[in-house]
Amino acid sequence: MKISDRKTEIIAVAARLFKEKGYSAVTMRDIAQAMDIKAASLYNHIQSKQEILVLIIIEIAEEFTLVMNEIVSSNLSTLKKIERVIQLHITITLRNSDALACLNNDWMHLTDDQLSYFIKMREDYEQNFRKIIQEGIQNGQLKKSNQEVMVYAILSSLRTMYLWHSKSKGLDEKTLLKSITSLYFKGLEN
Amino acid sequence: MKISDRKTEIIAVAARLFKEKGYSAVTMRDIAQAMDIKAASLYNHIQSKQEILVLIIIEIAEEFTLVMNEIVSSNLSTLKKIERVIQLHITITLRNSDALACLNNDWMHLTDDQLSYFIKMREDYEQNFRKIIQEGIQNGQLKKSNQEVMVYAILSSLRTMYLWHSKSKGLDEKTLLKSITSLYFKGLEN
DNA sequence: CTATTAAACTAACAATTGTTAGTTTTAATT
DNA sequence: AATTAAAACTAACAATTGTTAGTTTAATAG
Repeated sequence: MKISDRKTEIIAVAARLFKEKGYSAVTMRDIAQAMDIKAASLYNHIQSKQEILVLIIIEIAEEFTLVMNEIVSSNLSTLKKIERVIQLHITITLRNSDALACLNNDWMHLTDDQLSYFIKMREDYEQNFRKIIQEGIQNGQLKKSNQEVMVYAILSSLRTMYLWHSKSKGLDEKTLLKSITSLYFKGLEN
Repeated sequence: MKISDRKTEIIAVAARLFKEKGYSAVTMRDIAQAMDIKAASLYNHIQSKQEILVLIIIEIAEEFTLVMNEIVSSNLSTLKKIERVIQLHITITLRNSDALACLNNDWMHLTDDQLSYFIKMREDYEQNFRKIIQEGIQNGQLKKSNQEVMVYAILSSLRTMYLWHSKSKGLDEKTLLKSITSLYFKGLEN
């Protein structure tokens, strides 16, 4: 079932507004005004405010899940796997930072099935990343430092890239990947 | 002017709720219920919902500003300065993670003077951290990698520590500091 | 005991919320 | 030109929002 152009437009506009003020602070009238129509007209295209949130978040969450599964079950080296995870975050951040911001800040406003579905995906994602780090420590490719700190310090940094990637100019996809991998792998110190 | 115990309590309860659902999604009735009183009773202690937000955010923002200024104008080595910044984030995260979450997610719901005051502090804070990194690159203590990536990758990771520090057990203040500094300074790679 | 103050209460307000019903306009197809 | 379908509109709804006014209870001080 193809999603109509107008619906896609609504989702994009909503994501942008949600990024700025958060899901709860954005009203249907806000979204409508940003599209130069009345709030009631939105309901010709979408079922509810909730549906917009779901469509924004779940699609991206599923993409993360899919690619992460591929990376984990590949036979790349640990460092290459981590580089692929970084690449994944960069790609999605550059393509759809609004939706990513929404996923990060508003996932708790999902309800029922969708909420537990999302939480499950997020837990699996973290568990997969933990597995990569763990393997790396065991096979000697990574330092024997605190595993959880490695996992979360890096993940939280990747997850909030949407907050700053556009602030510094001249940061194309390749430069970003090189700089970040260098930082995580070799650190700041000279 | 001393803040009454009851007012402090309201602020603490509100911060916890704001952390869970965000400022906009939490109602005065939610806060009241969490304190086993009625919403109207809150107004014996606070002036408005906005005031609660301001009190939560500004105090912490000022503390960050204050300590960061001390660090920048000290004559410590670059690495020691960075370690102090990490220490600062750890201290505040452990002491008041609710307020920190609120600062991170709900600062945009500040208004007028307070909003610009906050933004100014945040910009100064980033500029100060940037200065530390810059110095370090110039005096050879840090690698000559992309400065902005260093600044924001580390800052964003420190800022979201409240999301995970409690998840992994046995992470006391000292272990946390050692693990994080090791990760940022020397990286993952063995 | 009395007076005073702090802090709770009930009841209600005006504004805003997501959403629906019914209608008109616009665009596309026959 | 007539018909149909898509997408906008107006008007309104019930619920919820932050907040106020006025009142009662609980605690404290003289």
